[in-house]
Amino acid sequence: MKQTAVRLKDVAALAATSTKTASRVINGDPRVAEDTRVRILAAVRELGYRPDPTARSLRKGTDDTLGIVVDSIADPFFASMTGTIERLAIARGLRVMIASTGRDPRLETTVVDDLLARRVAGLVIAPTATDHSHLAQAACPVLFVDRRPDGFAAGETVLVDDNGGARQALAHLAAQGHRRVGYVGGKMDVATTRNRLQGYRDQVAASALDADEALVRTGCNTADDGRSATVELLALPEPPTAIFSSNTRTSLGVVAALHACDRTDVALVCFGDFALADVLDPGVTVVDHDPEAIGELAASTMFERLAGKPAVDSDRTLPLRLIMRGSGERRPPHD
Amino acid sequence: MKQTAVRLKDVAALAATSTKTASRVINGDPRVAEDTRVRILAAVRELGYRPDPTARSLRKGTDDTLGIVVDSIADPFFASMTGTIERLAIARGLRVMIASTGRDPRLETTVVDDLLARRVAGLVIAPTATDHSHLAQAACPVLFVDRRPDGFAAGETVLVDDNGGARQALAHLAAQGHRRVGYVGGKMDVATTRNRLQGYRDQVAASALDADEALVRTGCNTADDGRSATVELLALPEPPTAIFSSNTRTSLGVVAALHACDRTDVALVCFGDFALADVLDPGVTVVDHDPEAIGELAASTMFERLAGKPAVDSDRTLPLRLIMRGSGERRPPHD
DNA sequence: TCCGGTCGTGACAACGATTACCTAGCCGTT
DNA sequence: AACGGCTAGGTAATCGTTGTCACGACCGGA
Repeated sequence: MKQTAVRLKDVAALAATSTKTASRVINGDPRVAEDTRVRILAAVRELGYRPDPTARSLRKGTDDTLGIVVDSIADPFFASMTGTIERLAIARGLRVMIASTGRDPRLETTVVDDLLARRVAGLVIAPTATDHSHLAQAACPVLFVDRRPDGFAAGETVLVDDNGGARQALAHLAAQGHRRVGYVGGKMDVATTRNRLQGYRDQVAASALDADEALVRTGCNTADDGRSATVELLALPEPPTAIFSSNTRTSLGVVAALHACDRTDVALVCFGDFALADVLDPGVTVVDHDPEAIGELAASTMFERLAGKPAVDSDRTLPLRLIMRGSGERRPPHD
Repeated sequence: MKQTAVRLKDVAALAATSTKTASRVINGDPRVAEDTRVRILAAVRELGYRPDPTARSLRKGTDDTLGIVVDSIADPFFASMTGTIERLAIARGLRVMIASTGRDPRLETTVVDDLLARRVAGLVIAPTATDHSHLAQAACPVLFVDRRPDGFAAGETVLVDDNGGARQALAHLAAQGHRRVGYVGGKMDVATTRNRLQGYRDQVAASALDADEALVRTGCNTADDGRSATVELLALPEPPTAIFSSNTRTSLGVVAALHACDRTDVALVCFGDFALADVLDPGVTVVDHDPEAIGELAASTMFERLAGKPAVDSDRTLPLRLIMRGSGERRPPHD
């Protein structure tokens, strides 16, 4: 009935020794006589013993599992990043538990507390909650990705240069001669969104573009939201001649709307690359923040922490690069 | 230091009662006097007590966590399906642990055993391993999705009609007048691939199309593989006038290749819908197997099992429908 | 009044592993 | 010869929670 009816004491009994000695062998304690060790290992193999991770975790207070918390597993960016971290973790013999918060900040605390209660070895979090002070007491290394946590200055963070990326996109559009650039982005309670919007505004000011709040659409959580926002922007009395989309979810909607309305003359730069962006006509110009590279950096950073290396204070920021494919190089009509 | 220094006995002490009674309140046992319950709940709130899932799991032998095992988190199909299951599970107060096998059949056994050792309440598996007999002894409900498991006839399965979907796609292409249809698909050690290829062959025979093995390309794991396979197909002495792509990963490659080679005159039907398929020119005709619908069916089936309802013997198969968007309605040149 | 039956409660063991602490033997030294 | 130090191994406590069982109080019926 049970998957593992074999317990340590069964192994010990078969090897004619005590559970303690068997435990020593399992955990690689050198203070065991060679023949005893051999007997116990033979018993382990014969019975197919596998230690119970729950009991071990309860007693030791640690676990060999890495916890990952992201907004949504279905988001292509997080799916790719998470997949990369998991692959690397498994290669190092770590287990991985992935949990998503459905972009609900309240759920984040619940999910994170649950993982901590399970004594994960380390925690990788894409933070959405507004307060992360409770993590200051976490018994394991915590690494933030994609966004800097609020209310928790000490956290080591792997992030992308949201502000700079947005500025880069806007500067590019300004260089093509655009004066009115629409912004389509996510909810303002997410730091990523705020930083990208700030970058947009910074560059709008720097390039002396039209600073019209009617051009700014935030709060778009889904592709459908992005679609609606785009349609609204195009219907303005003074519509934008270019659009900056702040994340992949909205990008999919903006692209769909521009094609559906047959308005691919409107220039477009998206934050984050996505599948088929290069296949569309015109190809979609993106500011690329490679999710796999972020995953790799996050994983290697976490492994350093787990190995006991102390955290560095500074953020680890990944470089962004503009990939020009055509949509961002469209010029405004009156040009 | 510890996240939860608060234990049940602290709560009990504050409420001036025993741990057992406190435990009763936590677990909703009705046999507790009202004022005692109130005192304990007050203590729980005051101390911020949260039960230790590890200890609870060890003692009870069960956990309120649902385990999900899929090939790859980064695969859009699994990402979407998994996200749906997780969302529904969380809504029911279940935790979710997601693990992926990186499409490595050997890893599947390891990952599954680990989840079982953690006493998950239920297990949803997209099987890749060749032998699932060890799951017959699992102490929790096991539900397979997307593929029927090998060597484990008893498993309840939520799947899509792979064979029928492929036949539907081929019949559609045949109806447009195509005689030579290329096949681009994944590795043959995955049942899904085998079934879809069989459906392709069945319909090739039924519609009296060219049964040329040179038209069949399997073993494509990535979009890049799909791209290469497509280029090879187009370079054949007698190239296909239409292509059937067997999964989303390959589809992304096939689409990219057709656009890159400027060969969108070649008809295309893909198994599985994907983002932007409707935005491309031509829109990509797909046999849709809605990953969210599969996730919903899997979740509701699993919830029934968890509630104690016995499993039904038969598979639960989701209907597929052809979504015509243009690429599948291209006619062969000599038509 | 006596008795069986609930109700509320608590003491204690148990889940399966690890760890603190202790014992017994063996060696070499003084 | 006695002692300290080392090695191999065992006993029992422990992690935090829940199941078993027993107990006293109270209630209604005979």
